[in-house]
Amino acid sequence: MAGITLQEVSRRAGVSTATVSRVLNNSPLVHPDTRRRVLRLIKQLNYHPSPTARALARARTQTLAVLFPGIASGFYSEVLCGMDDVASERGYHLMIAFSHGPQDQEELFIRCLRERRADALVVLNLNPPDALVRAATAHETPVVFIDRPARGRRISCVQIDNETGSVEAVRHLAAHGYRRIAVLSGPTDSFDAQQRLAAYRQAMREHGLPVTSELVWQGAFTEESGYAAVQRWLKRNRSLPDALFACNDAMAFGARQALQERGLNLPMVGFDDCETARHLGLTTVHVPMRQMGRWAVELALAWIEGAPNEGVPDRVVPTRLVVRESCGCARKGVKV
Amino acid sequence: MAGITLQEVSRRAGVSTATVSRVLNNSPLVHPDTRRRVLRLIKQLNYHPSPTARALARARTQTLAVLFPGIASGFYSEVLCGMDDVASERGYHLMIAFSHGPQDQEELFIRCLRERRADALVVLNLNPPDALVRAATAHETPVVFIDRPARGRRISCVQIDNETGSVEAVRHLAAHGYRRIAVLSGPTDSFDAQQRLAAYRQAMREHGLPVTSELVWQGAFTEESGYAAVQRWLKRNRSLPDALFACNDAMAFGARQALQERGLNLPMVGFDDCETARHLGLTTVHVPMRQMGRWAVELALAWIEGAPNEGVPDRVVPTRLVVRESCGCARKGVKV
DNA sequence: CTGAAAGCGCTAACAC
DNA sequence: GTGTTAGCGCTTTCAG
Repeated sequence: MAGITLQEVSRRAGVSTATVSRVLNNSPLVHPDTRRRVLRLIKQLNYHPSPTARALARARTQTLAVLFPGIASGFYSEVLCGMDDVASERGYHLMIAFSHGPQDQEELFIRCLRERRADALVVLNLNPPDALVRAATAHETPVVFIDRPARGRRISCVQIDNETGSVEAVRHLAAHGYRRIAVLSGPTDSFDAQQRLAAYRQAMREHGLPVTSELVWQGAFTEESGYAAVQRWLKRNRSLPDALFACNDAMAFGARQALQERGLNLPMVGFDDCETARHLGLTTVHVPMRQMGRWAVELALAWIEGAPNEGVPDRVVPTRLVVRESCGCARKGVKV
Repeated sequence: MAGITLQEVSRRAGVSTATVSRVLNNSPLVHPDTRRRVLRLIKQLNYHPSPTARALARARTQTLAVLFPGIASGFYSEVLCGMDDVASERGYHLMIAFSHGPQDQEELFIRCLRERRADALVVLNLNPPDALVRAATAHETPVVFIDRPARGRRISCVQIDNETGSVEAVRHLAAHGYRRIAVLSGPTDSFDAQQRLAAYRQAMREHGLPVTSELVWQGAFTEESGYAAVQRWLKRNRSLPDALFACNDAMAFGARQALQERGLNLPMVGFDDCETARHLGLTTVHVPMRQMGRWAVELALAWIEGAPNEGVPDRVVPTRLVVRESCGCARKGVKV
């Protein structure tokens, strides 16, 4: 079972290695009879070309590298599944790497580009400084960013339609008659967080609702930060706002927990629609994560296989509100 | 920035490629002065060896392949993180593949073994027929199974201590005074499911509690199956059992949902301790998933780098009960 | 300690 | 259509 090679096949078939290679690569420059003969032998010997040798000879690994922030989350596994959907279908393999801390992230990024172990790089939710993004342009390897705008030679991105989702969320709460709608925002260096906050502001304005600074709670996309934000508020104010728009589900869970511990309740809507959201009945903005993964890989492949100078357009995945109980609706599925 | 090679370095350094290679590989057979000179040049030229070329020459890819069932789940991302912990530390890369359907799984498995794209294979939660496992032995590539017993030449596994966790779960419920404790079992072809069920039976016996056949509900480790099991029961019986041991969290969620929809409630404990369990306050058996990932990779590396004929012992990750509200305890954290 | 040379297994000009 | 011949970039005997 150990290592039958192309050369071996060619010898036994009485043809040159070039011919076998041609057969392998479906070159039209092979006589049907020859092809048949070679193919038979290949099957008979159970020969399979060595990916490693191919990679060296073709300077193509048929591999995509995916960079993750170092945290486990169901979110990422969804995205990953989406990536695999199209990668496997197109004959590509997925290599993954987690960044261990923010400085490691930079090194990892550079290393992936230089090693050429992968034909393209998909960067998820990391936020490399702009300088780094520019540095990428110097390399051959195309890069696709998820959750971060970026554009350039061999660079594109897939982003979330943060605006539509946020606007829908606020509209929904407003339709309930809530007027003092607080927002639990994300870290200021996150593009998603920025966009969601901006959309919240605009939506509030459009509904003629006031946005005082005390209604804007700073969070960090973590459960703890949501918990802490509510605690801070409760320490300073007696009355809760009418409702809460949490810029992601994790923070909504934290906020919910903090409220619950004091027997309080607050209509709220989240963002992401992670698995737990469904279980907890959290009304939230659905983000099609699988789709993000799929598109990211499609963009990457477009760069790899596309005509050298053809640009690859960015993509924006749609969002939509999923109404559950947490927003003050009486029952699951009630649409306002 | 494009492609400076070892040869280039050797030319500029005025030494042979062999010497540069020796320096790269920390061979002691290099004169300190030579080494210094070469190293300086390497740094200066920003040279980095090509992993692809190395792989071909050394017949080692420094890559581990991980096979997943085709479903996204927070569970897997935890395991993956654990794998990455040790893989990255030891200079290995992770390549992942999802099986799309059970037949694809077999093909994928074989392909991974034959392609030698990875130095070892970690198989998670798939259940390849025994014949396939034996087939693996024919290949050079070591295989580590997670959640499935297996042993042989270049084969080992990491499993869950299903017994301890299950016994603790039942004991806990029994300590509450519950006597009719039902079990929501997993699919019969799952080793974990078998062991958890067996442990339940034994624990019940030891507590002098009856296990009538009606107390054993068949499930499939899915939320839906948990939901369905409760529905079946409610259709046939008027009174609920005293408590429920669900052989995994997902089924517990399904069961909970079905009960909740009729305004019912049932003390229950699950198994896995997934993220949602914490949010829902589900008492459950904790499985250290990250640890499983770490150990799996350690075993794989042991096979790869270990002495050729040294066996690699299997591993069993410990489990422990995490008490939350769902088991009828008054408050979070109350230990019985 | 160092170098020459033969691969690793496949691809791709280039000639016939 | 097919074979010849260089590589791809690195490792590794084998001499010296």
